[in-house]
Amino acid sequence: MTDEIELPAEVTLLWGLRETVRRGRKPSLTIADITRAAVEVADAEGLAAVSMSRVAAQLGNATMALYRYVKSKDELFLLMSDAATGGPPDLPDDVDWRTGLTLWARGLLKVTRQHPWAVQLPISGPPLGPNSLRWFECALRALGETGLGEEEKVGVVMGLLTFVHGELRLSIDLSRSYTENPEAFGRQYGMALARVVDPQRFPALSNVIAAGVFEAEVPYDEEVEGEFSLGLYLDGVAAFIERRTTGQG
Amino acid sequence: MTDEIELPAEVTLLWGLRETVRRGRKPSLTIADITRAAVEVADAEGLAAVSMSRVAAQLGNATMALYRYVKSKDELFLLMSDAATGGPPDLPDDVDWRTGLTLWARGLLKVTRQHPWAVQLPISGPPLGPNSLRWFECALRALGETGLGEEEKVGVVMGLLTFVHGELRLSIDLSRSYTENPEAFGRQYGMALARVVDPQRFPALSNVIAAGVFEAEVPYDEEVEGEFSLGLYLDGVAAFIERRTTGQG
DNA sequence: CTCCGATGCGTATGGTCTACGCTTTTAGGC
DNA sequence: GCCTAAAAGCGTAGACCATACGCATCGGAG
Repeated sequence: MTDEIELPAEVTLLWGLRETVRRGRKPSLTIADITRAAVEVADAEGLAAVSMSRVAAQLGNATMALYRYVKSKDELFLLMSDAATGGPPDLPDDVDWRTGLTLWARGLLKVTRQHPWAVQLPISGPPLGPNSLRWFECALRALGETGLGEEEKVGVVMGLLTFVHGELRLSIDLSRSYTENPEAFGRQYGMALARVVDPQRFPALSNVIAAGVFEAEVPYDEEVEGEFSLGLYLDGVAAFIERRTTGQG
Repeated sequence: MTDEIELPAEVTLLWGLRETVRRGRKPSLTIADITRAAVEVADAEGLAAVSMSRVAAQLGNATMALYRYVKSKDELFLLMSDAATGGPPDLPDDVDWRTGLTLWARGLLKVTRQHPWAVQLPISGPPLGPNSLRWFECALRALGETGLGEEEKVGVVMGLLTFVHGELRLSIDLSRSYTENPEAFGRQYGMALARVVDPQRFPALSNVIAAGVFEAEVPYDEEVEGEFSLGLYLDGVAAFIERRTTGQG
């Protein structure tokens, strides 16, 4: 007996470990096909357009055919979530941790922005897919020579991931509402705020508005977005590594 | 003529500025009623249970009655989103910025964790609701005496908000999957990882697993969750303020 | 008291996920 | 080479959902 405990359903799905059988009709689809089709639909028409029938149509099959490959729509979402980021970049082996993590974060931001729906997926549970884990591996490797303990590395990477997730959530929201209605953004946002924000009750916010922070001529720049706070976080990491390696830990 | 440009629909909704009329039948509901009912349903049965008919039933009304108050379900989501956080805590006036922002972040984490569905709301666009803006005001105020410029303050607060959003997204996912199936978590996650992670392809990750990081006996602690990375970020902010005020900016 | 206009809401339409069972196809065993 | 079990393909149907439309009902303004 192989004495292997049963793997969670998500894992067997994401890693293609569902038992492949011999007898019976040959499958005409693969999980990869279905995932790709779903991603295409989401890219082209948004997450709301991803219905089982729409994805099936994309593949030229009937709706119910998909359920032979995927137990529920949630499983499809899980697959999409791992597919959205693809694999991590190849960092040079001798890259210093800060450059490595900067490239990592920028890279993850960039690829995810190409599939903005990924942020809206209703996923629960820790990352288990092959791509997620490759990203994780990549970041851990960048911290390889810092002298941090394993748990500390995980903490740093989780923090960075946290940051990227939050940044995506906020910036994708903004960019969507910007691309949906460019004129109504920026200036008009500032004006709406100004109309609604009572200087008595919101003195600090009023100062900000008065300083024209929300009326920037440059409306939205993905490249720059988040660089500032990313830098702050990495400064904190640097200080931590310093503290940790000068023995004051 | 009052020369007032028209406010965006979201603003009039969130701030209760929809024109109140005189003639005709009296409304039996208020937007606040509807929002409260929706929040109750979401708290009790999850976001998926929030349907127009379910919310109407909660109020003892028919489904279509809600549409006299709210143009679409998305508008209801918008209201829920602003309601989820409530107002910010009252920070002492003389609190130093770091204590203030720490309390702020912890507070925002705490209240949002009491309405975990808030993270899943499909919202796009910048925050405009009264509660969101009060939180923003609160954080800006904590940075009042740091000597930072208005734009820099906004940057710092946005970064912190980014961090909180990301933290919520990750930790709520974890806690949900934990509470759904406590036994399957922690140890089993580690074991599943170990089974699937090839040491050849995932050396760094394998090290982490081997070090037992994922088998912690303490399975999940909301209070502590995120403190580590929050500290790192605030260290970065501290360094920035230092740099900025010692004139090296 | 009358009447305009807003609210309450029943009905209907077109969409969703997915359980079930039937038909078609295929590979293994004989 | 045939038979059969097992799997894929998928049509149908049930239970929801958001919401457009139209009508009855109610209440303040005149």
